[in-house]
Amino acid sequence: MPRIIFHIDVNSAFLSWSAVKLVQAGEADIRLVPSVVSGDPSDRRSIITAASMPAKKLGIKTAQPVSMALRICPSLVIVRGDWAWYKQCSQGFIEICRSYSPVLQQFSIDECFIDMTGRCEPEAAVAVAARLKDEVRTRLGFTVNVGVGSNKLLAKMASDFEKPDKVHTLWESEVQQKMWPLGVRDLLWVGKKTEERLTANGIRTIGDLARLGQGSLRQMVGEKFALQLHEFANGRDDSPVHTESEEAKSVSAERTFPRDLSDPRDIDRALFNVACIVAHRIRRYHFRAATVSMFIKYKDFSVVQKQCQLEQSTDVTALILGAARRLLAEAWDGVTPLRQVGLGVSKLTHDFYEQMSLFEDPKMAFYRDWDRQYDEQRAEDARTLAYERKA
DNA sequence: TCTGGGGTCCTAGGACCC
DNA sequence: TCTGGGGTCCTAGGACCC
Repeated sequence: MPRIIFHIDVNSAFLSWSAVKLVQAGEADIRLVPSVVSGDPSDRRSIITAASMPAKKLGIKTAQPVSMALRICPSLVIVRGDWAWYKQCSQGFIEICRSYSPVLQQFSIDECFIDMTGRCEPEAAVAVAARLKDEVRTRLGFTVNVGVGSNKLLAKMASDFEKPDKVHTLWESEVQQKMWPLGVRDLLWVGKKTEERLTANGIRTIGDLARLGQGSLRQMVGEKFALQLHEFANGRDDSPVHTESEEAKSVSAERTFPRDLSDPRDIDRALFNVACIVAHRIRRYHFRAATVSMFIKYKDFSVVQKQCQLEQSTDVTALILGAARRLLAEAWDGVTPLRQVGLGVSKLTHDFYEQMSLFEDPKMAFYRDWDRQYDEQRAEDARTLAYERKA
């Protein structure tokens, strides 16, 4: 039986979702004017998280600095992101998709795959996809693109064709006509660097890539990636729609300063803050971590990362922070200004076996108590926020 | 114009063990 | 005294995704 996969992608997700909220409050629809979602616009380091179609037509793009977008369009409407609302919108969208097929893989907050194999005939797939798209628009007030194909890659590529509020197909029989003329950069997993490497070798379109022998491709991008690219360029992908959500393998947090900082006290304060966030997050999901990594970014964007193994897995803020401080001392001269500091943990387990030492540090009880109070405060903050929203 | 924040996977070299 | 080959783990860095 031929597979039928849908990829559903919310058009300019964060911007659409903010627009829905404003429209519900009786305000103008920001989707109809040049507008963006961003962080604090007064912070010169803020970048754009999502842009409306009219903004995109002016050349404003995601990940662009807000200051640059304002220069392009001084009347640009800027709204702040609202994560709690976005999560609500995402859930509503996923629920509708799931009602079409329970074989659903959430790919990100605003994208998912569903496996429609056996749930509709290939001839009916476009009509079913259009119904799904219209149902989301009618019930939730925002638009999506649906890509229909015989595997996940083709469905994802198809959903990226003309936007918004469209259904496109990309069956295997259409690969040559619809996919091969596209530039290599349009292929999934081909980013800036890979594009540069390929075009330097005269490979410009996905078709060029598909016809290329694997031997020469291997020399350009390495063995594993060459194999993958060759399959993708030919429209082949047999990966299943994963219904199980995978557990996180790492958790990290980072802070970019409004201006570069070189005072060790400032850097340590930031490290403390991100350690609190990371440790809190792993405790919430009942993880412990065996590896701690610390990274710093200089003003030229170069990054230095250091990691170390802990003697024992932990979720205690003070122990994670302690390791990060040692790594920072090794990595940083204490003088050169830093743009950003970050902290991550990995080698996560749910293994709560704990080796009780007869000589356990008496400070441990204090550390745990501190963490417990921190977690309670965070939970309280969340409840207050939820209450204020309802009011 | 001057570039956020949170993830995943791959590669390559070195250490260490058998 | 000098030599091998394989496996695993760790580290650092890079590329990509949304």
